[in-house]
Amino acid sequence: MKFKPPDDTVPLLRMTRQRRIILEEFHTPGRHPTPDDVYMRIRRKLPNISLGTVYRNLEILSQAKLIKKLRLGCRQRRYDGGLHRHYHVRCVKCGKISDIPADSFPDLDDTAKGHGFKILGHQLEFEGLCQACRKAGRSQKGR
Amino acid sequence: MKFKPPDDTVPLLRMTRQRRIILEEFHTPGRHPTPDDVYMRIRRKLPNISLGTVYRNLEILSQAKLIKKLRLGCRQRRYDGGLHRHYHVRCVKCGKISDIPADSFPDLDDTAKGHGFKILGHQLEFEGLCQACRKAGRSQKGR
DNA sequence: TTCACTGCAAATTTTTTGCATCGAT
DNA sequence: ATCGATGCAAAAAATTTGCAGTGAA
Repeated sequence: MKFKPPDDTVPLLRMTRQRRIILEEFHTPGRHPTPDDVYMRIRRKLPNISLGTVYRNLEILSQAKLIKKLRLGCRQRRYDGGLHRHYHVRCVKCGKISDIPADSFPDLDDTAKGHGFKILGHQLEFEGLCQACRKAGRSQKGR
Repeated sequence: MKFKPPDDTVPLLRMTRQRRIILEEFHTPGRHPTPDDVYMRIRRKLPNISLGTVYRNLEILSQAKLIKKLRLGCRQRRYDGGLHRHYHVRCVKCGKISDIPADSFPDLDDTAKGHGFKILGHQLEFEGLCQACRKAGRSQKGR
């Protein structure tokens, strides 16, 4: 219910062990983990890390443009380590998220000009059915 | 942490007083209220309505395609009564959301084909600075 | 008359935060 | 030595749900 203003006075970042290991999670391409996903995975390496630390670091890393915050059709927030311009498709059945390269798309920011806003960027998410769920649907129909 | 499967066995809808008044909120164009926004506004007309009822109805109305569920960069879920194809810009400073007509954009669903998904639709949100926040920023820089 | 819908309240889920201590620089 | 970062735990925010009673068709 409250609105948290983004503070522009970002202090210097320290590369702690926790922060480094969280960031390493994003070196594997094609993943779009939730904060909880990240928490669960890094607990192997850092058994005592707290979920709050994960949340704080993901926010800081995304402000530092090292990862990208996504807020799409799914329930939880997600983060993306992909550096290249790309979009996402989410399967409406199983929730699977895949990347779609943005090469074949025109410059959407440019197309959006002229409506009173200075355009800074955009997020585009497609909804659809993945191959697996499409197959499952077909076999059900044919029963 | 759980994943709620969408149920396809939707029963008949009854147009209750509550549901009708919630739906009326979406006849005013250009609004993108959160569930709480809707709750606050309709309490004038329905002082005893519960927030749970609002949540349930917004979900049902969006499944019935009478309104559209948005999940964008902002913290809370939002719903949109706009019938025409359009996108959104959100001001990164103040959170204001405006519509952008989709006429000048190409068929994005078509462009997204060929990556293993059957594309059903998409959501596109731009981020930017609204006129008011742009002015405020300029006067600050020049201080 | 039926059964989808409601209000209520509690439960869950997701995210944020205060604080004493720790550790990167 | 400084002060940003951490772990812990509690709080806040957002959403969902069980249930007994209500009302639309």
